[in-house]
Amino acid sequence: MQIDLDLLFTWGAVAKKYMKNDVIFYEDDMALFYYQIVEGSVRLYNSNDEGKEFTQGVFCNGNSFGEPPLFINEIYPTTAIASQDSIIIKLSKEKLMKILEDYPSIKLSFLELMAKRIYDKTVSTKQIINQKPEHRIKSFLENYKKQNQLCCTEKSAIPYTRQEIADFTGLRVETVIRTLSEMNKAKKVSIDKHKLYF
Amino acid sequence: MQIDLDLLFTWGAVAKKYMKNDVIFYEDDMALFYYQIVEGSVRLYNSNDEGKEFTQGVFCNGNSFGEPPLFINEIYPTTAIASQDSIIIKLSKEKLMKILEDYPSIKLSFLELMAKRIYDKTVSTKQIINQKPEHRIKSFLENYKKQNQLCCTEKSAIPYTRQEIADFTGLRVETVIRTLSEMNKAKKVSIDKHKLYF
DNA sequence: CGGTTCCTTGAGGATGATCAACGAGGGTGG
DNA sequence: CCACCCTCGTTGATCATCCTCAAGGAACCG
Repeated sequence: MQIDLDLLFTWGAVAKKYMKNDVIFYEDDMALFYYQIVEGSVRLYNSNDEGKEFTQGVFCNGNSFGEPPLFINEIYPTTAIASQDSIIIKLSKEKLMKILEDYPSIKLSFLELMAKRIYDKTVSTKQIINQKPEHRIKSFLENYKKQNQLCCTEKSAIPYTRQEIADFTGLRVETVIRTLSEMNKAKKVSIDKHKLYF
Repeated sequence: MQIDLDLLFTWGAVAKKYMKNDVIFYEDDMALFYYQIVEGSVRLYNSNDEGKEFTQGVFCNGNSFGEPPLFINEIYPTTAIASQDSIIIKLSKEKLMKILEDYPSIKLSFLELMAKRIYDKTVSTKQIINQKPEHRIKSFLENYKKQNQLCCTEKSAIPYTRQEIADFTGLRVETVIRTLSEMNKAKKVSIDKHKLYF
């Protein structure tokens, strides 16, 4: 959870509904608003010349997203789309800055949040760079469970398609599928009726 | 430049000398200190099982490094070594936090710094993932010039060995060399007596 | 059912990694 | 000044791996 909703509304924030696949901002847009998810989820991604996508992050209930460029007056390095129907609160950059000035504890939370994001990015870069597909996929799955605070000892269903896993790991669908089959044989994951469990 | 030196010393910071290749902290160490470079430079990197290294960042004069884990009570995701003989200021985490409380403007600078780092990491992940060697190297070179505020229209010497470029880009030395030769032929870089200009 | 999305498999090819060997340059000490 | 060493750069051959392309099957939903 980020900023208190009442506080946000007091400062003039508005909630907006986005349908699945609606774009919230485009890569290279100037960052002008603070966004916080009330309901639903948002995916930040890049796509390269050949249309291949790479998912930089997924955010849901209560999370804010796309804040870093706000603080440094930059354009967005990724595109944000709603990955489900979502309700998202929008507040202008100027007002967010005023809130931060008025509430030092919020400023500190943001600092911690940014620190956490850097930490996570450092770790995930470490995993992705120069590692084998199985390693990348395993990191992705572990990370998913950690983020959702699921018990690590018990298997749970992974709510992502093979293509989505490919976009997260920078691999191709077929590679993900083949790697997952091997991991299944080696009992590192289980697959039941094409559904993936880890 | 980060925190004022006088202020740091007032709060009990100490300056320490590190020789080239001295380790400042190891991956998985608990983060207990704030580090700020007075002179020299520091490289943060990971190495995988086969000893291949990936450089996550290089910091020099006046920069601080390794802060994110401090704010979230985490272990270091990278190892830090002095890439030249360096003088580095060290301050305990607790005292840093006190400084942040006392000086809201410093807290804000940190927030901006963290935001900048995330932004840079997002951009560099975008470049590295699923891109051709030439693309990765070009991004690295452009990034180097930008960071050092060098004129982008004029060629300047790149102070990195082929191996260092490989560690930054996650490629192998030989691949870097072959790609650079091609880029040289295509006049995208110039090479004179093995020295690289961009 | 019919359509859509997702999953799966196989064959073939491109590309970066690996291994091995050698060349170039720069610094040091005799 | 030269011989040596050490680091860095370079090249070629071969290999492993992931990507690409093409095709078809399974699951789900109206």
